[in-house]
Amino acid sequence: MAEIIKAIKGTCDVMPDDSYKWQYVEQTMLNTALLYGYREIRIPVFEHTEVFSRGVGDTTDVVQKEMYTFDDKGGRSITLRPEFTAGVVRSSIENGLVNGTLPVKACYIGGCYRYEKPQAGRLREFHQFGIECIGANTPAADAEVILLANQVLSDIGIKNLSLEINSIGCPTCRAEYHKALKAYFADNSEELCGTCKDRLERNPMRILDCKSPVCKGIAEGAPVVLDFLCDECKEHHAQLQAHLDAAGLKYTVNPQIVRGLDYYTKTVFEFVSGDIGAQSTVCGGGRYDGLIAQLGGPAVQSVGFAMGLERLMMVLGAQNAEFPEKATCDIYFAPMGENEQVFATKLCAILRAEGFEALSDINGRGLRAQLKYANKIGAKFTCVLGEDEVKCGILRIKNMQNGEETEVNAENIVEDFYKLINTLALDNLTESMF
RNA sequence: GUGGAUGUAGCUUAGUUGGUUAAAGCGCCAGUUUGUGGCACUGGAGACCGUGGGUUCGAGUCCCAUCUUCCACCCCA
Repeated sequence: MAEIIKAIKGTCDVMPDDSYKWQYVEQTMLNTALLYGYREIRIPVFEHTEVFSRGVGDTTDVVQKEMYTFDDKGGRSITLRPEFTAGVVRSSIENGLVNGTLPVKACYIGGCYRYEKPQAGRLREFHQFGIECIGANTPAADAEVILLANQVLSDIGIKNLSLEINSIGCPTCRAEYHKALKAYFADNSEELCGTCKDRLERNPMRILDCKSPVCKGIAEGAPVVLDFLCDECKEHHAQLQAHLDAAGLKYTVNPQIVRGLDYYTKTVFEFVSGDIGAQSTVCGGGRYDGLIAQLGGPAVQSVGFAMGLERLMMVLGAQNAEFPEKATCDIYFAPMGENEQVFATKLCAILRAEGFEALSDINGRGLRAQLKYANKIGAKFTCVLGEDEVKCGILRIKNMQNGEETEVNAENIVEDFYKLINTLALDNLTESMF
């Protein structure tokens, strides 16, 4: 296959036969978010590079080695968004939302870009659905956000996820914790694996999560974040759990959850699936109390989450989840000649105005081939148009499921076609009852 | 960025120890007496064998490089 007709590495196409699944998932997400007061925000795909380097954090992998950054023709440093939160916050500050009625509740769907090595559940262009609750600092806000994530996931039909929560504290108590961790691991630093030696300086909490048996063993006796939380963070964490318990949502506290973005504070959480390989986090989020001020806004606190759509589609696929039926052609007109083709165009126009998917031949095929085509695209009804039909205006509409034909006056096509379609709906209904 | 696997029509694959014009099934297109689809039959189109080098009289087959895809590490959604 020629190079030029290959999609860029780490990107993929959603074909017309599959897009209905994406549309269903996305629509469900937006609808569920609305129940919690979240309305869609649409922001640019690219921002000034600084939005991310200051927002997401200079020291993170995402910013250091994964961003698509380039200078535009005006000499500005531009970056394709690697995530949404920083951009949504920027937009909320710029448009004055953070100075208006709080909380700002916004949700989004769109592509994100990270220059990573592709593997199962990881692409260079991937899509996220997420929400931001800006200007609410209570544990109740965290709980509402987590409950919303949970409902979205269950509404789209995902099963068997586990929810894990943790608190990584505020900057003050986290600094204490880092100090204690470094001190602990420094004693064993020689035995740690290569990557963990790196992590010791950059992000010691990551060592807790290492897969190497040696590091795991050492990590077992390491200090735990939760013991280092200040009173306020401790109380926040406890209250969040009280809310989740009250709502009957199951979770486990996993002190090893660490988010790789700098802006997180206090609550962090993940929904994890066991069905899709190594990249198993399907939704990740948490509180980011310092980000708005960090980007030049007022000192308001926020929570949010993001979900990876490709990963969710993988889980749905692995679980053989059901989707609503794909829409197919309502009626296909098979004209036998040029005159009839014009008549078909007219009939199609009339029915399309009523919202029906009405098609006719645009390839100049013979009758037999046309009906084969109608069959292949799953047309519910067909109607052959010859000289007689055009002359007398009496159409014979054929039900493609049972072969029955019904005579319909072209004058009454709209009214009569509604009736025909309804009989089909009734048939399916009675079928599904038995 | 590191490691392992992979690559032959749109899809799934066959292709002997290197040897004529690269094969099949599915799919696609057309037809089986110009008024009826699914089944069947007949015919057709479609492959620079991932790409570039090398070895050889001769490479889809062997060697090297490179790219893609897949999987894992890292990191994250």
